[in-house]
Amino acid sequence: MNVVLTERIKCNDCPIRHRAICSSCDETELDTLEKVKYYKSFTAGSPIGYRGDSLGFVGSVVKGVATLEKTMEDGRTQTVGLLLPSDFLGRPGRSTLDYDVTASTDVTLCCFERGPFEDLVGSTPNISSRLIEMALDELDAARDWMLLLGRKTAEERVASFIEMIARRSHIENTDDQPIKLVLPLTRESIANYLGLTLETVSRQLSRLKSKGIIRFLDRRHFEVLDYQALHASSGDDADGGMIF
Amino acid sequence: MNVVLTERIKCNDCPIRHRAICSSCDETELDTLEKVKYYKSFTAGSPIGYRGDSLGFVGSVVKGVATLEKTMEDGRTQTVGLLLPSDFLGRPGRSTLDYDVTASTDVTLCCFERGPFEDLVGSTPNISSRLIEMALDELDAARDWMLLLGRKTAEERVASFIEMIARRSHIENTDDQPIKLVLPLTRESIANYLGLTLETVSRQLSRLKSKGIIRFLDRRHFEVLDYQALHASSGDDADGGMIF
DNA sequence: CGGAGTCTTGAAATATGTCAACTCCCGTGG
DNA sequence: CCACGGGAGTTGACATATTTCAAGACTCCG
Repeated sequence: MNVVLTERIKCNDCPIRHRAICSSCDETELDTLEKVKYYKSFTAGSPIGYRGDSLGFVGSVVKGVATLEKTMEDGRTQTVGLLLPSDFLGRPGRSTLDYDVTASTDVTLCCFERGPFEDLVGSTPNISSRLIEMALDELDAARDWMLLLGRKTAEERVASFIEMIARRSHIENTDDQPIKLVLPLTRESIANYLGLTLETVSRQLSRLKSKGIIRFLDRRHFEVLDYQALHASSGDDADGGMIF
Repeated sequence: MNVVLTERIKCNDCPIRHRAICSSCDETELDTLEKVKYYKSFTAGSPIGYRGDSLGFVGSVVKGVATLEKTMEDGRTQTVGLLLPSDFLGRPGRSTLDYDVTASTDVTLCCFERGPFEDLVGSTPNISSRLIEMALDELDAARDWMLLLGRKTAEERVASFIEMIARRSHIENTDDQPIKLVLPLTRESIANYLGLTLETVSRQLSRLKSKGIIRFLDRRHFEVLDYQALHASSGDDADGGMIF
């Protein structure tokens, strides 16, 4: 019931065409992918796979947000990855998951069967090199997150998270109007991502609000009123992660 | 003065031949690598490169231990990676470092010039696939560390660290004798790796000692007396990471 | 309109950090 | 060879950020 097979989009019309695993492919290679790809959709909150499961496919997030999380025996859980549109799910060469994968919002994946995909990686340098690049980018992101988890204060963590959401929302800020942004996770999920409790996340969001840095439209929608102050609160270098 | 060029070892005699980036190479490919490789050595404590530096080479750790660390403006630092023998340093496709790299012990690297190496990656599937595999392994390790940094207690962190050192020391434990192990980092470096202070690390090591789980021979050398209790203290699943 | 999930806010508890004193080593130079 | 000095590590007392526990408010949806 959670999994729905969606109708096809042509690769050339695909919103993630230029950022995903296929971004370096030429027309011929795209045709090959087009023939073997298929879509899967998951409703918000439903599991995509559990730790230890063998996942028969790999694929790209086309729409929505999924989390990768590790849970300890006593229930403590840590989110170890956030998959946003264009991010890749699955590890060539190993089919068993090392973490739980959950759809945080409604999610659509563009999937490939594992076997054929691994063959393609072997025979298509434009795919294998993009795969290396994406894996190394994820590694960089994971390392930035290690700094956050190991050394940042609660306020810095929450500010960093908001800043990342704003950055990855890929919005043109042509005029000076603040833009309506979406928080794709519950407070609890944010807490699991930031290594905090949900109460602390809530308090720090209130703090950013009372400082006039962000404004909430409702619980899931907000605007950034002061990007500079937000960045200053994140603990990152003065210039390091500027968005505009 | 810190950098020393060492005499050559033949690839077939190389201690990391079967675990490093070259592990899937055949004899012909190895010959190619043999021709372009060269060694660099660094003395304990010396920098291999700083964040923002452009590193002209990539390479494997042959001997010793190096750390990758990120430092914030106010001095808080987090170690985001530990390079042990066979681990790979450098990212094809980008030459600037995103973290400081430091030799924790005396280190010997087996290096390749960046340009030629990138060509090799493009033309040698046995290297590019091994590179993908190693990048994904590192990503897995980084994600395990995220769980540690985000959710584990000080005791669990220190126990996990000791367990990792024991596991990666690659020692055959044929009889039941405890084995002499080396702590390749100072208390401060361990603290930076674990997201703790050096005082907390010291206290937790004393705690493991007083529980009879480990025993110190001197400050840098120790034995694990009770692997099961060590694992139980690490917070990982009952079976998850057993060593023997 | 009710109920359940989600979120906010407050008060108290606690794990870890901070500050400080002291010890232990190890290498150096007299 | 010994004394010295300094870095590294240990341990204690106190401070504090974040968690834990608890109560209540908001919102969406039946």
